Amino acid sequence: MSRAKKPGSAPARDRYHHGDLKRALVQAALELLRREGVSGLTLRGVARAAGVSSMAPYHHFADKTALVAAVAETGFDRLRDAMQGGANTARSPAAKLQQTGVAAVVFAVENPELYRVMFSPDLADKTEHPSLAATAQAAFMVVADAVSQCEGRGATEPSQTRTTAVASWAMVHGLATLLIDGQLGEDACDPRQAKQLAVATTDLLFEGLQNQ
Amino acid sequence: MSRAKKPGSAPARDRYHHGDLKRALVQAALELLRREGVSGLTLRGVARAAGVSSMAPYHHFADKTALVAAVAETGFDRLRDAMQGGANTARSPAAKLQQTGVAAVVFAVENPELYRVMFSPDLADKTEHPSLAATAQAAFMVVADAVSQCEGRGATEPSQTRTTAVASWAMVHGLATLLIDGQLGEDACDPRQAKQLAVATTDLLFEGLQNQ
DNA sequence: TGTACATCAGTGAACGCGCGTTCACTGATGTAC
DNA sequence: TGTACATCAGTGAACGCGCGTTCACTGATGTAC
Repeated sequence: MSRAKKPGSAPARDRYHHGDLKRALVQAALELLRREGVSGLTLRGVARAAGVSSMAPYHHFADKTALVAAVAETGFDRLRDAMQGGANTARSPAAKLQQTGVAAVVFAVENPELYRVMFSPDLADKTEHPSLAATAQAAFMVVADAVSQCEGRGATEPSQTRTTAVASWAMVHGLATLLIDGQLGEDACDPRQAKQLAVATTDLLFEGLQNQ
Repeated sequence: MSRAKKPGSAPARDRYHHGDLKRALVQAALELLRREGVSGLTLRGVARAAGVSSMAPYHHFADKTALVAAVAETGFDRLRDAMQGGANTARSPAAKLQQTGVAAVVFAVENPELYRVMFSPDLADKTEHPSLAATAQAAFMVVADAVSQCEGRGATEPSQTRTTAVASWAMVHGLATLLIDGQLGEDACDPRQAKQLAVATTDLLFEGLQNQ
């Protein structure tokens, strides 16, 4: 890169060489996605939104799917941050686990279109997108870590920890997708209500875990 | 209708008037969906598969979304049957609830594309498709009924029952979508493995409920 | 039983659209000498 | 410091595709008389 020789040089957008088009494209895609939804997320649309020709993205992404994968990866980064942030507000291990899940649900209802892209079947084959797979795994690990802290000093088997993590993740992800797909009514998508529902439902699982 | 005057008359497909094209279109759509996936489910493709002109479906469905909604509705019908079938294999109320959930997960991994259409965001606005909404609700009620049988004679509040039903449904739906979207690895989609995983994860929730 | 006619359920050509992608190109940049 | 040149990062026109949908139509069917 090393594009700008002087710190005060003209903004990149005025130049023929953009300087950081790859990042700019992902940003434009995120905004477009929020505004137009998944079906509006097209290569041409993203290029248009970034103020660049339809062909410019091909210098940074092999094809449309590669761009979408980059968008999804940003989403998993943000989800991990959100969950980590949720975990940090809690004291006890059990509360940490619950707050991790609640944060994920809130993230989903606040970014429904992004959340859908993150779990899009088009990206299901993770061997095609190793970087995306790693980032998604890192997000899941926030849950897994919270679970293992809960099970703490008890000499539980590793496979049991994994199952508990999957169960926790499944409930949270299931609630998130039911909410954003309108299966629990339109009102439920309000972040406040969604949060309450997330607390109520995860209580059943997480208190159950404590009593185990 | 009353198409065939004689029981032994020629098959409908040879006639100008099909006789039962609406049903035939939904069947063709289900097969096409299974074969080509969600992106292959097009109006023209369905008409082609049913051996009829592109315009014929418009005599039975207002537009493409209406046909997709009919497909989704069939899916919810089958899901309800599958869950009911699962419930019937069990004796205790708790086992009934668990088997209901396990059956849903198995249904999803066996019909991933259909499952995706059923929960497609394009159909999220349920006020547009009241019949679909009712059928989806009927499927959910299998879970809700199983939950209320579990809570049985205990004088639990109705709102608690609703929360438990949502939590159960969320975990099962979450596990199903994680599986079919490849978030738990490709192998996990094998029905046998998926079933085991469904049993293991729901154990955590449903045993928790019993001990409540 | 025949017949006129309204209605139903199909056809087939065509339209406009936006898509992902190809192709050949050109302007800008960095570097070796 | 200048300059030649390879390379990088953009342009813009065009292609072919399949889509959902419109339009005007026609064949088949059911019914009233």
